[in-house]
Amino acid sequence: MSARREATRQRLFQATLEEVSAHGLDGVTVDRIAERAGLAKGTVYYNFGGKNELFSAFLEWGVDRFAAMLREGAAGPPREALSGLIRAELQFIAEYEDLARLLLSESWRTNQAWEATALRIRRQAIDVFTELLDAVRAEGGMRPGLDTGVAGSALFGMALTAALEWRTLAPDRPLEEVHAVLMRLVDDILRAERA
Amino acid sequence: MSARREATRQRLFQATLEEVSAHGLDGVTVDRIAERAGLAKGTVYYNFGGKNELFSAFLEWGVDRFAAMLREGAAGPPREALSGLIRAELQFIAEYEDLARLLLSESWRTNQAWEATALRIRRQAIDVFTELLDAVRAEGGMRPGLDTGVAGSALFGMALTAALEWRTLAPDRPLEEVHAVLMRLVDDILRAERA
Amino acid sequence: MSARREATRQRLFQATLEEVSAHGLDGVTVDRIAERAGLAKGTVYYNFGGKNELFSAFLEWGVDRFAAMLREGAAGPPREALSGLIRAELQFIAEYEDLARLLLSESWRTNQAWEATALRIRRQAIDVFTELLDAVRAEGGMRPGLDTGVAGSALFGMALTAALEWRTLAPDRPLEEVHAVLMRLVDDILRAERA
Amino acid sequence: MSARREATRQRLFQATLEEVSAHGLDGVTVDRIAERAGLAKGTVYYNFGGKNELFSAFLEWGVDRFAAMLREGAAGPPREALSGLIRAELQFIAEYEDLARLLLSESWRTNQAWEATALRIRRQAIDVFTELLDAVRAEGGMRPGLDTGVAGSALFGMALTAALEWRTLAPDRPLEEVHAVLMRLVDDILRAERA
DNA sequence: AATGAATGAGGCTTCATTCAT
DNA sequence: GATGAATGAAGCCTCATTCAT
Repeated sequence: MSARREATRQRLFQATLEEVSAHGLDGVTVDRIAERAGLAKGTVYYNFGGKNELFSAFLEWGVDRFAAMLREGAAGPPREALSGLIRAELQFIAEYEDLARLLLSESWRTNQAWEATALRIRRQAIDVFTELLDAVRAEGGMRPGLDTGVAGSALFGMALTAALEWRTLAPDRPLEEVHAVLMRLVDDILRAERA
Repeated sequence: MSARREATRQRLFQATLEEVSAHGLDGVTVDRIAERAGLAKGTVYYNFGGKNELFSAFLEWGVDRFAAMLREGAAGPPREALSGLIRAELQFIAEYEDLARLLLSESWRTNQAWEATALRIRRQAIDVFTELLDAVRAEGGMRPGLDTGVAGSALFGMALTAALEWRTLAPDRPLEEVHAVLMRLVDDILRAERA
Repeated sequence: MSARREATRQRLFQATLEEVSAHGLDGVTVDRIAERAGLAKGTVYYNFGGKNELFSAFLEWGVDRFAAMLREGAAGPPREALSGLIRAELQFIAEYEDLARLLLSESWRTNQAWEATALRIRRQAIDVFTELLDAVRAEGGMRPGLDTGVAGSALFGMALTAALEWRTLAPDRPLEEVHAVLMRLVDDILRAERA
Repeated sequence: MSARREATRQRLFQATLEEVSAHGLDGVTVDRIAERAGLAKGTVYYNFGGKNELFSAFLEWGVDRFAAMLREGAAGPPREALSGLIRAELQFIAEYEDLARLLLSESWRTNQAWEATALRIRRQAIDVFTELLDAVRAEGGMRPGLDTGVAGSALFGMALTAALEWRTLAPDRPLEEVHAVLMRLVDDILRAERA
């Protein structure tokens, strides 16, 4: 992969992101992406082979950003890590709202073309929650028998849905307020489990 | 509205559901819907005026099914109502998986055309959770200061995400197992709040 | 099939013929055909489903013209029928030179898409020769052992190749002169076989 | 012309032949030819200047093979030469069926681009027949007045069409059987002319 | 109330060609 | 001599919509 080619791919990813944000998923056309990237339409086909392949690669690119942000947030001992993780999830959704909506919307659709990518989105995100819950259990802070797989997806979805509601209904509200509500619920759970 | 016309509309809704399930959202064309319904394409336009209008009406039709199922499940005193509500959410997703994916996927997209419907989906579902939490608070089972709006969407998303993961990764697992995990978390919260 | 639809198909066939004649096979585009027919591009797709299907149907339409002309010419007792048949072949090639070149060129290409049609072209034409040779044999005018299948295709190809050379190199030469040369060869064969 | 360059050209001819055989004329793209030849696409342009030029040179290359095979077969006194010539024609078509179909199909199309080449194909082949018929006449074995130009193209087309039918319908049949049928017709003509 | 033939804007894709390296 | 990334004109095809019947 030549450096020139790699630069071209990055420009196309960025242009795709901007198009999705500006015109929504339905407004994404190869024509517009190429134009925004300042490239010829054929270049998309030369580099990715087709619209689906471009989109699939773009989603992976987006997932990697998402996953990197989550991993960065989830540092420290379990309880702090959970707090940081949820804050990172809220931050990502606030900063990259369009990308987030796209990733999450696609991750639940039934779509053969991007199935692998969709699965990857969920795994990247949910597994971090599950692993933290396992760490809590390993520390002895949890009654036996909890299915941390289900609980991990539950906590992920909890923050996700609250975040999207926040962006839709009260985007001016400070992130920390939403974070506080979610952490109160999480702390409730941790406390009850420890008891 | 004549009975004949109403019957035609029902056939189109059913055909739309089947098309969405069979070919995904991208595979939904007026042609295919009409063919599956055994009607001419013009009939769709005669009855709905356009594809967006058909789709919007169809989504409402789906939301009403969803909302009816949730309301039916959320009966009894708050804790039992929460349990029933979550079970109903799991049941709906299990029984009408394709419709559920569609509703939820659309409800988070940014799409001018069906915005009102999307909002309605969330309100129908999330408000039931919020109202139940308010009822718990009114009974004195909750420490002060919880934003039940955020918490309601959190609980809704918790069950939702766990349900979709369940259908995707382990569809043969009994519903009650997933329900038990979720209720353990909910009970943890209720207990910690009461304490 | 409504009368309107049938009329549309005829217009498209005629336009295709004119396009092939005017711009060659490579100049045939759906756009141009539709424009020449005075129809919208989509109409081609509504009526035929695609370019290949249109072309395949068009070739059949052309073959039917060719076959009708050959059958009409091949009347009377065997020797006169052979003469009439060869004259008809020359006439068709002279009158519909572009269509003839197309039919014959395509009939020998290896092309999956129109294979059935290509076979049909050859059968329609060659079988008439073979049947006439069989009739000669039945009349006792032939020594035993001739494979009339091979001989039929040989006579067909004899007239065909001579005709195309005629059109290419000496289009002003009267048809009857070419016909006379070919009939001299055919008569040579018939005489030698009778002897 | 350096040896390296000549080797490159040969590889491109061979790759073109393989592509035509494998994917048909419509499947021939510069991309695929270059890939099959193990060369970069730009190399085609460096060596030939364009696709048409490559193709034209390729056809000449093919014609030369065809002509060499025919000339080699047409040896000896006229009647034996005719027999050898027809056998050589059958052999070429049997051995290089795809190339033969391509050459013949193209030779009858109306195509400005390769017109010179197409003409050359026919001349190379048909003239050998015409010259042999002239030789027969010179030996006194022919009644006066036969147009050996038309008759030559007739004999060429006779063998050609029979050969392609043979390859299509009964490829397992021995070449000599087809050759025998054709020679019976040719001998019929020679005998009748001598008589 | 329903039909279905026709439409045409809009999208995706192919591929011969160019050119800087 | 050869390369391969980039180009963009040109084609094919889809599909929501219209309208005469």
